[in-house]
Amino acid sequence: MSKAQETREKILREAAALFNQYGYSGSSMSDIMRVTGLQKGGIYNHFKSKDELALQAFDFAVECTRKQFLMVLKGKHNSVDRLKGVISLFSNLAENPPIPGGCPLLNTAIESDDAHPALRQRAQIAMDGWRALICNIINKGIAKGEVRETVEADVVATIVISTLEGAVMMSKLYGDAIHVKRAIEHLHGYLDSQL
Amino acid sequence: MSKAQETREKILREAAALFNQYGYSGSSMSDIMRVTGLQKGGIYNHFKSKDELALQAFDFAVECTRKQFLMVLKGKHNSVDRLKGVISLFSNLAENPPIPGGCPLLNTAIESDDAHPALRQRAQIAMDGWRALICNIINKGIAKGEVRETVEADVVATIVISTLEGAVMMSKLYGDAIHVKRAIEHLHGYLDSQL
DNA sequence: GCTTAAACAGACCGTTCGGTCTTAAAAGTG
DNA sequence: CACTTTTAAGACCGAACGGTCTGTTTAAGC
Repeated sequence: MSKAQETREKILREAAALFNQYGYSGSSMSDIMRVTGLQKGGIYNHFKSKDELALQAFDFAVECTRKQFLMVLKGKHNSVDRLKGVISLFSNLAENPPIPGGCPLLNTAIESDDAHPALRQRAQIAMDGWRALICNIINKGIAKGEVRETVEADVVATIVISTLEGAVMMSKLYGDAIHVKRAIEHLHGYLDSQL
Repeated sequence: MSKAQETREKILREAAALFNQYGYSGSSMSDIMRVTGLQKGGIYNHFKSKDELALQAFDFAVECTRKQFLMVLKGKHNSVDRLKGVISLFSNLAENPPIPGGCPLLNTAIESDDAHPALRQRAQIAMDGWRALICNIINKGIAKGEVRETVEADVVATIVISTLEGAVMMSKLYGDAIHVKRAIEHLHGYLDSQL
C-alpha cells in the first residue's frame, strides 16, 4: 500500500472513532487534525470536505463491522447457530468495541435521522445490509428445514436488531454490559422458541 | 403564570424540540434564537449558558414523557395491562412524537455517553426512573399474584426498554412505523408468556 | 398610575469554525 | 539519479460560534 493510501486510511480510522464518539457535529476538523497528527492541508488533500470525510468514515466503520460478521460466520453452517453467532458479537460492542464509541450504525442513525440526509441515507443502506444478512440466514434455514416455514424473516430481523441496539444504548449509558448480556440471553431464548 | 415564566417555558419547549432533532452540538444559540423568536438577551436572561439550557430542556422533555406515562396508567390496575399500556405509548413515538425528533432519552443517551458527562448523568437518572416504573409495576404484580414470583423485574425492564428504543431508532431511520409495531407485538407476546 | 425591578434587544467581543491556497518536502517513475 | 507528481504544511480567510454588556422597553406591585 502506498504512503498516500496509508495516510488516507489512518485519517478514516481516526475520524471514524471520533465521529462515533462525539458525533458528526460534535467533531471539528481541528479535532481530526489532533487525532491524526496532520495539518489542514494533509487532510484536505485526501477529502474535499468534512462532509465527504464523514460519509467515507462511516462507510469505513460499517465495513469494519461487516468483516467481523463474516469472521464469526465462517465455519458455522447451522442457520440458528449463525444467527446466535451474529448476536453474540454484541457482547463486546459496549465494552471494547472495534471502533471506540459503540455501534456506528446506532450512533449515526440517531444523529442523522433529522439532521443529515446524506448520512442518514448511508445509515439506511448499512441497515438494509444488516437486515438482509439476517433474513438470508433465516430463509436459507427455512430452505434447509432447520427453521419453521411460518417464520417471517423480516420480523425476526427487526426484533433482533432492535433489541441488540437498544441494549447497546443502555449498556453504554450506564457503562455496564449487563443490559447487552440480558438482551443476548433473551434473544437466544426467542430464537430457540420461534425458529 | 407570569410573562417571564411563559417565556422561559417557551424557550424550554422550543429548545427541547431543537436539541431532540439536531442534538446538543448540532443546535446553535442562533438556532434557538430563530425558533423562539427571541434575541440573545432574552434567552440569556433566563439561562446562564447553552449548557444549562440543554440540561433543563432535557429535563423538560423527560417530564413531558413522564406525564404521558401517568396518563396512560390512570385507570389501569392489572399489572400486565399497565405494562402493555406503557409499551403501546411507543406506537406514536416514531410517527408523531410529543416532542419532535423521537425519544429524548434515546437521543440524549446516544449523544452524551462519550461526549457530555453532565447530560449523560441526567439521561442516566431519567433511565433509572423509567426502569423503576417498570420494576414497580412488575413487583406489585407479583405481590398481587398477577405475575409469577420467578420473574426478575430488572431483566424484564431491560428487555422492554431495549426492544422499544431500538425499534424507535429503526423506525425513525426508515420513516416507517412498522419496526415499532413489530417490537410492540413481540413484547406483548413476551409478557404474556413470561409474566 | 407611578415606581422599580424584570425582561428583552441587539451591538459587540474574542475564539473557533470549515475551507482555500501557496509553498516546500517527499514519494513515485523513467 | 533526475525529473515529475503527489502530499503535507501552515498561513490565511470570512462566517458563525458562545457569551457579555449596555441601553431600552415592559410588566408587576404598591
